[in-house]
Amino acid sequence: MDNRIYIHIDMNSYFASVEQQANPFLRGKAIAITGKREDDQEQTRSIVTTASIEAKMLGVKTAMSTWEAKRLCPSLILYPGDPEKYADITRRFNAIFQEFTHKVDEFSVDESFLDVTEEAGDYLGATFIAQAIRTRLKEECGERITASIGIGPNKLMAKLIGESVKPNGLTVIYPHELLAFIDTCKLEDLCGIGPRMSERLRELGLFTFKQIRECDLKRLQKEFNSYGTWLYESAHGRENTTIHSSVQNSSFTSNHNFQTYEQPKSVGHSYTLPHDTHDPLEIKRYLLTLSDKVAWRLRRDGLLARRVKAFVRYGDFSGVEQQRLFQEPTADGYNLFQNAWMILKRLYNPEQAVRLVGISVSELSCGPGQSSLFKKEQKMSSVLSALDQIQYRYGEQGWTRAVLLNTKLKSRSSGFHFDHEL
DNA sequence: TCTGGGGTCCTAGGACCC
DNA sequence: TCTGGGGTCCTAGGACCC
Repeated sequence: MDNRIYIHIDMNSYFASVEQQANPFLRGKAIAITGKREDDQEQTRSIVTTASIEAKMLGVKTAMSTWEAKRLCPSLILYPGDPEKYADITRRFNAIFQEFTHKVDEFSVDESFLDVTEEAGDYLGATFIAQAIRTRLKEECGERITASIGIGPNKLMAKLIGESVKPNGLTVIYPHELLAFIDTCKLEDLCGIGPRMSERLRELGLFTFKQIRECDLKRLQKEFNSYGTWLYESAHGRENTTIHSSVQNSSFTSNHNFQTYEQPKSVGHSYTLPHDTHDPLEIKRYLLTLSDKVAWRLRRDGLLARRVKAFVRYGDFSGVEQQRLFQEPTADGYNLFQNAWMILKRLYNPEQAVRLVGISVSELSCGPGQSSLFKKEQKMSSVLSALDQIQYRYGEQGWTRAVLLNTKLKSRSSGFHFDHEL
């Protein structure tokens, strides 16, 4: 555990760089990758997921609304993202990392941690590895896809170090330099301190890591519970999670540690409507589409869900949500939909215009199959697996429920009285 | 026609039981 | 008749991440 060496690799303007690599027309231009919205070609109700370096120089930032980004930079090219393409390239660069160490932890689609303690021997060796990774990335993925790399004694610090030199930097901080380095960082630079927390810290008169180090640990614990301990340790540059396997995913979360997990804990989809609506039928139609998407992912990954949560967000951005348990775990989209709608129709206020609809399932278990004891369910299960085959072959547009094709058609042809019964 | 979509985990308060 | 307190489970909401 002691004296380990970690490399954090963060791809620069990842989605934008991928598109610029693929399309020479986009190179050197201010572009912003947005959420993919088939029904909204103008991307009006979207945000910037990634800005190219050129766009960043003009002030375009991640999470800015496309509306605001366009206002700031009228020549900005809005480009709908392609998550599957990015995931594919992510797989490629993680395969490159595996050439250097088997202890690779995919933190997100564009960030990974590598434990190179054994392979590198010391920090100089780790620097050589980082440079070699750079070269391999360029060979495999093209010269426009670049990374910021930080090298330090644990994952949290490696990330902080890497982020200090964006874009496209390579920085090593030796253990004896660590505290001096930390003291050059702002509190909100640390992964785990967001806007709310930095505000609370400021209110307590804590503006720097040095002040947190000098603060009484008991006081921090009293104020923040276990988060206080985490703050104190972080301010000392300490964090002690490890990377075990060759295929690890981690998340840095508010339990103040890197947690590893093999299987998702929840699967959900939500959708911002092209226009706010008061029409329950419209809400139901989106809810059914989302339910089918969630169910498809469950079946694809061999999972069943025992809990479903449905939620809406209103035009004023307030929202409501509620969850319920199933008697039997399920991966059936219509079953998910029925339960989600049962929640929503009781929960949401029809007086308020709805902006977003969402569904999420949790308490996942490995399935499916054993729970389908009844003939009716077995029949439905074979229908679903036939539909899944279509979807595997033709993608998401492979099949659609009749009820979603044509409003006039639906109540008669569907046989389940979509617009009346529920 | 301002503010996406995918996640993780923690916490506080209510219900319920002994 | 009056009404404690501890433990556990559930759940809505919030904070954080990319």
